[in-house]
Amino acid sequence: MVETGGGSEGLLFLTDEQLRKGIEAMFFAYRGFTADPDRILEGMDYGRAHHRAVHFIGRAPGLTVSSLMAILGVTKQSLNRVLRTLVDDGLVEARIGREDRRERNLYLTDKGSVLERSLSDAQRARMRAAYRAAGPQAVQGFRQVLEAMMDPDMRRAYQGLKEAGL
Amino acid sequence: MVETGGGSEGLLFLTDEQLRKGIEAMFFAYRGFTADPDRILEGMDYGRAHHRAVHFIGRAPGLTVSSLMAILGVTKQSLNRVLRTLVDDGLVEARIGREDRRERNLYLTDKGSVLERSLSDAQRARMRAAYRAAGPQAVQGFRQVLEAMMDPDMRRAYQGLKEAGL
DNA sequence: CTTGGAGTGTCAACAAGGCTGACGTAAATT
DNA sequence: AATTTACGTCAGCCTTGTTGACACTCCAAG
Repeated sequence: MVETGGGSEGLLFLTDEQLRKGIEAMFFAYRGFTADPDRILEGMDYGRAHHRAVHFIGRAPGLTVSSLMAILGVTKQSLNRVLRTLVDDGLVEARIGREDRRERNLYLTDKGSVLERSLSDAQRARMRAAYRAAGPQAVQGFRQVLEAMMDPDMRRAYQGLKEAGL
Repeated sequence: MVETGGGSEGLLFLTDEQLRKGIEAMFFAYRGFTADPDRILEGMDYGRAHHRAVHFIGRAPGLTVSSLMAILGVTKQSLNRVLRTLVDDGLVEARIGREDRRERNLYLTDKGSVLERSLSDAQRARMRAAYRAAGPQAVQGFRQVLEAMMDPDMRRAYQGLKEAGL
């Protein structure tokens, strides 16, 4: 039984140094994570904000503006600016809600799906390479830690997307 | 022997759906990751950019402006705006290099260390909670996947920080 | 039926933090 | 002596976030 200093139960992985490495890993990895879509978007009139909107609309077709606001964690005005350009450019369609006609249900048009695809393909390719390099065991751990790191609200959104479809 | 569709060797974890979950996990987790320092910084005149600078200066005291530029992946002008306020406010000291007097070596002052500490403590607390919840095995996987996700340049910077102290 | 409130769109103004381009200066290198 | 490197800085621009205010539609409750 190997015990280590620090007054705890051998939790080597909880040293400040380990935690700091984790923090830096998040920082550098997130840069890689967004790099490919950013490259695709530069030159087009769009940015990362458009990517996020397109991603979640593609993911949960028919979701409402306020749901999307909550998921993205931005204000109505900020989201609306992005959404307007996407609608004007014919990438996103905002249909009046059938049950509650105040709501707008958001859908990708064919053109929007094409963009979503290309962004998604690039991002998945990197993710796939990372997963493949690290192996299934590591991937499971990766997901566990990330999930534990989320704010409760975001965790619900995350899990909600995986189950329901909203 | 269970084989799955897609022509590969049972790599369930590489389905598009799995990859997509990974993408969303990164997105939501990164929000949590930055949430606590952001809260501390709001109200002060500082933002996330200042946090990053202070973090890496605290991490590798004496590093040069151009090293920091490379690590953060921003331009000289952008970094300088942040750095100037930190120096003016007495959080960071920029000493003329001893060997090459063109260089500026960056250090945290006592005041700067205090801020660094409080930001770091908040962020580590969340990381620690996530690590603890997920367990050592998961943490190892987490780090493996993140490292594999980085751009090669960033991976070098990441590993360089862990060894040398750059 | 009227009224309150929710969901949405929009205008204006502003701030943080990226970017490019250009120029200056000091110090090292050739 | 000339060039290159490291850094600072001015000016201007873009994206994407923020508040505040106001209008409109429409559901729901009194």
